[in-house]
Amino acid sequence: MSLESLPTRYDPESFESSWYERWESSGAFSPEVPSDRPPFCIVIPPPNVTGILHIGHALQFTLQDLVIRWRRMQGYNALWLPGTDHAGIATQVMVERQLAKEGLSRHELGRERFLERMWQWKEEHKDNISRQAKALGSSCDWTRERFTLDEGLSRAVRRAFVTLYEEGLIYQDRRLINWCPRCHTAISDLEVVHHEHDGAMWDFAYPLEGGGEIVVSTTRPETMLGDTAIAVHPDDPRYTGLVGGFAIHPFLHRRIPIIADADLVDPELGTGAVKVTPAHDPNDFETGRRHDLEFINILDSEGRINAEGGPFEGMDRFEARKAVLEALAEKGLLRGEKKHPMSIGRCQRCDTVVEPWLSKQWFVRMETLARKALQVVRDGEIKLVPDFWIATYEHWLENIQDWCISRQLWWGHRIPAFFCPRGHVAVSETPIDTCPECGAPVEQDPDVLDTWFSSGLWPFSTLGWPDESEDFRTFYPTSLLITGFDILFFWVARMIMMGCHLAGDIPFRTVHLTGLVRDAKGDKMSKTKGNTIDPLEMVHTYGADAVRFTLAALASPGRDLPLDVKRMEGYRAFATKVWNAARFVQMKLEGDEPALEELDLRLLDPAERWILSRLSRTVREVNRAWEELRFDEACRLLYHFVWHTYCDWYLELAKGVAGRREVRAVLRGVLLQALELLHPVMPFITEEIAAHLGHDGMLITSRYPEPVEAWEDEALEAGFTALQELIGGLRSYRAMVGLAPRHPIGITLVNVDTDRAAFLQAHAEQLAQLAAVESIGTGEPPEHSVHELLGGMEVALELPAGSLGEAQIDTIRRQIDQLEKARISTEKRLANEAFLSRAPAEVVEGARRQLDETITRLKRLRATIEAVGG
RNA sequence: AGGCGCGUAGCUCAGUUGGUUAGAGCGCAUCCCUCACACGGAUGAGGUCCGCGGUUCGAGUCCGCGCGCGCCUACCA
Repeated sequence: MSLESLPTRYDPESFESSWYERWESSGAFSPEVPSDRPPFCIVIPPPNVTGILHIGHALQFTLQDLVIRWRRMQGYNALWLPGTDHAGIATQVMVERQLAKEGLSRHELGRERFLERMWQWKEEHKDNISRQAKALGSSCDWTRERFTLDEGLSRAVRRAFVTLYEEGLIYQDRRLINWCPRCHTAISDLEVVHHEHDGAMWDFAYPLEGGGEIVVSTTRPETMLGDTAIAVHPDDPRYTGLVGGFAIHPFLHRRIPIIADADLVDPELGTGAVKVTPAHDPNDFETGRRHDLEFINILDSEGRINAEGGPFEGMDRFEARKAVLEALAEKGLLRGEKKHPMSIGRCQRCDTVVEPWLSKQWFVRMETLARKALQVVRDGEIKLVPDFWIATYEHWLENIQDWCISRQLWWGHRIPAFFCPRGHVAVSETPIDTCPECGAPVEQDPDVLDTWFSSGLWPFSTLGWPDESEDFRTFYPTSLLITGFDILFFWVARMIMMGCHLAGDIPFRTVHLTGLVRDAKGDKMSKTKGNTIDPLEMVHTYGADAVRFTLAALASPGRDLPLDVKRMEGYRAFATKVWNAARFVQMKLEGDEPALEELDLRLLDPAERWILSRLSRTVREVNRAWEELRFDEACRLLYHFVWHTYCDWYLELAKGVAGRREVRAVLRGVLLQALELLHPVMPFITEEIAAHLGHDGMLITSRYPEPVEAWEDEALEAGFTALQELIGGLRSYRAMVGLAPRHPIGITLVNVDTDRAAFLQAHAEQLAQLAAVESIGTGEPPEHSVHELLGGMEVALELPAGSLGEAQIDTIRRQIDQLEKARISTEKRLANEAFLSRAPAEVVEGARRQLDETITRLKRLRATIEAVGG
């Protein structure tokens, strides 16, 4: 067997894309349907179809790919289903901006032509995301790629809407909604972002009909144009005579009733009298309903004062605020102004201040949906990871409001509701022309649905629902969802509600909520701050494997990820390390190495059996870590095994004996398993190396390693730990006394357990190689030797006399101080009657042993100073 | 205002059911270009585990209070 040798330099760009093509064209990304193998399915959180990949996506893609590759290698019938979202407002805003540059508005263009532009834009950008996903190595099944506006998914949306409508869970109502005057659409409560803001509160007086005045406070003076009542507390003695009377509007001259309302008014606050604007404030809206007040809408869709505002008509709402205050002052009605910190709601998409606005919209009734969604999480049917999110999830669902789902946009799923001139409403999955009730011609509702409505169906609509498709039967409920905690309500909760209600089962069994990727200083990344990190640039500079490993290693549960490119450099160094180790192994191979399973353990030397034992334990722990979604831990384990166990120790131990066939087989076999273990995180480099080592088939379809109990040998590992500690101790000792690393030294093991001593003596060659030990004896130590406790063993070292300088003696003295402290604390513990009687026997025994060791060690250190010091 | 999370080495973070001399990576210092690797090797320095109190033979770990930071939810005119 002659294999092409690995290039000297690790150059990820030279092989990454070709591996991706090989995987994809081999069909490895597609599951078998039907299949006898257990299913494992992840649906991707669909990115904006015209968006570009940011580092947060890179994190989620990495973790999803990692789990999918691992499960696929474990033999699951794995499907990672990719796709994109039409992202209603966000995308429409982009195209509208583009139009604005041409001096056009969507209204000038008309709905049909505007939508053509939208689709054109979508076509131009739709490959961005998939291209970037591929660069990261994402093993999605592209043959199943979906887009929320595809025919199939649109059908699912219509079915969902009609079903919910027929069940009375979707209804139309005229009420206060959040209106964005810039986007010209209603938005849901979740799409309003609240920020603290230095506002002000003004007091002004309403003249009373029979003379006198009543003073009210407000943070929004312009809304007084829509006031239709003044409310006081029924028990407030200051106002008892006034209830039932009227005030006169100073600008509009209408009579305003004074009412008593215990729910709205807190007599302790301000003057205890409140202006009521039912059409522009949620609390006042409720009050208006309770008291059957007039609802006067004073704003148009642009946020300007309409004809109801009399002299203020045509003014923008903020202009009107100033003008109203000035006019009040002019009339001598303004009574005061004070600072008032308040939170103000803005549109998530465009940052415009949102207006509570009266309009007719479609809503989803949340009560029953939420109850079920709560239950499946409480019962553990759906697991949230980390589980502290359960409390947040519950709190939100318990206080949930009905969801406004209609949007006055064009880019999206048109609401399948039809109106006839007589006021009948018909809802239908297929287009209709005439009213089913009266036969009159109908018009379809011009509005579209909230994007999250279709996203809420994603886990089943992508699998073919409402059809009982093979994919749906095979993969629903899906296995795992990995997404950011920031869309727990927007998306996760809604999928759970919709899935349970419409698809007949939970949408996924486990939800892993990732943290936010931040910059090296822990600041949030943002384009305006200019601290964003472009994942593709990272892939280009460090290689996709290093990027993936970094993100996975940083992904501690429930924490944000402070991303420092230093970290990425470190993991590229790790990739280079793997590469170089492989080059070394490859150089030693002769082509006749049997697989690990074919080796007779009894014919192997301890070093080989040791690395196999370490490997098996690592395999066990890595599998457990993946199982628990502890990506950080798995990465740590892999890093440590490959670098600090395999490279630092095993390769060094094997160097002298690598000519032997068994040793070569172990060198190769362990490396191959390490590559398999690493493959889910570092798919490219592992494939490249494995191919050069003559691995049979691609890693992507190989079997993921499983622990081999027969390889595990605790006693042997203890022996190696002793050997390592002896070598480390000797090196450390040399450094301390200033003895050159290669200066030969003789050692004698004093009072060391016979088996252990024999084991160490059997490794004389390795001791010579790694610690320049020229002789290793047992029994009586030679005269003038220095005694040390290395690896828990008493070792006599033959050192040149007088080799300790002041600095070295200082070091020893510091160690003595430290040990003295330990000795005193242990003695104290052992003198404590309560400790002896209550602590478990093995703990007490451990303390005794420790004390003995400490005392011996102290003795040796002092002897050392005597023997070789000064 | 309520809820949640965090506070461990210079930096970023681990730390399993409480077990006693608290770990990793990076950074730093000293030495070494030893025939896989200087994106490397060897060795080392560095911590009152935010503070106070409690439970316990024993607390980074459990409980209470406080301080600081972050996030989420909320219609305080």
